[in-house]
Amino acid sequence: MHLLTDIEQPLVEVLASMEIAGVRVDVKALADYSLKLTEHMNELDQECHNLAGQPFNTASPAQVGEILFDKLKLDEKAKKTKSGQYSTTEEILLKLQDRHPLVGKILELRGIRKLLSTYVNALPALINPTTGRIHTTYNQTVTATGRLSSTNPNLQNIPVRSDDGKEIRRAFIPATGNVFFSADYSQIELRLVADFSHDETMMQAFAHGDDIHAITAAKIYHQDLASVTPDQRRKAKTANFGILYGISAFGLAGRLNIPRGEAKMLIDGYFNTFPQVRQYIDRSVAQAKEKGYVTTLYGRRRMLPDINSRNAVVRQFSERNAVNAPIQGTAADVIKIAMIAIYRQFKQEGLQSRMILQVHDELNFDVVPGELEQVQKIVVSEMEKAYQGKVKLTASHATATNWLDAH
DNA sequence: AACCTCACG
DNA sequence: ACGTACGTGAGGTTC
Repeated sequence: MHLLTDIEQPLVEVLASMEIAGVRVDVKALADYSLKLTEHMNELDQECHNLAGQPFNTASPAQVGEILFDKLKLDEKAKKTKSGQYSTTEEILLKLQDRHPLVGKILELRGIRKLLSTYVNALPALINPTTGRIHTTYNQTVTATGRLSSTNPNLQNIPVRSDDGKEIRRAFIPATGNVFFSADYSQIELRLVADFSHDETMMQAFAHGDDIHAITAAKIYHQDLASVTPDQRRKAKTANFGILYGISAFGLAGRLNIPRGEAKMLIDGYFNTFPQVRQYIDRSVAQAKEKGYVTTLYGRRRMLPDINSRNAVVRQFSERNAVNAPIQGTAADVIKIAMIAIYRQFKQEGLQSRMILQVHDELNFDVVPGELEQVQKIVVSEMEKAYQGKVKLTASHATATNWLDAH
């Protein structure tokens, strides 16, 4: 069993080596994409002014709110933020999309502006002129759970979900002549829940190597796996994530956009299916209330001073933290153990390939082609060896010419 | 510097 | 009756 000190101290050197190695980006591709996106953004900006019947700053949430709610009256009881202005988040705008063509344009514009300002235009400026690469800083002492964070730039939130976002991730490339290798844990947090709770049903699902969200749906809805609909699977998947975050019927209902009653039935069905998961969650909260903190498998503590607060809102927030922190934190510990083992093994075998990026459950490498087989073997086996519980961890991997396609 | 919004796991 | 998913970092607006 590892001690926390066997992780944190050696990791300092590992992180330093990753920062020094850095990552290469295709500047030409980003520059071309910047031109294209900027043109599109300017068109959208003009269209927004036309649709609003007046010029306004589309980048100002306050002005967007005034146009949508004061001028166009799209929602009589529009939600306000705590500072008193209209809230215009993506979630709210999506629900108003059918009421006026301006709403969709604002959403489209915001998406493009975000990618341009935060990534496409910002990243080239952070290329080190000496190395020609981007060198992030990994912080080991920032998060409450034991995760790393990444700053200047943050390389743990590079876009991947939208089509435009994918183009940005595609611009992350290996050194000339090298290949990009990526490996990530499959469902690490849910697997830890299965192991911590010893829930028979969940452990079996993972042992069988099945689609965990589909299995969950089949059990909750009492159906055959084959007859699970995409919508049932989606709901089960959201419920699974909810468990990791300390679920509530209200929160789940909001996420799924379903009535609270249905959310409650979903949760009841979930805990009927996985009874030991509920017991595990209860144990986490009980431990927090008794000791004032919770711990990861390796002893990392999260202090929870508000766990016995008389203020229900404050207390329940702590209770969700009590559930989430051991799960998220143990996953963080596990990948750190793997990173140290991989670093040492690379060194021992004299490899020139480099570990360059960590994104919570994923590791990325700039690999000399002749070393690919060795790298693959070391990375996957050390990631899977890093945690030896009843439920095994698995790591999937891929090799490509860029970060996007290495998934 | 606070606030809002949104990118990721 | 209350307000509710967990963890981050960064850019733009506003004051």
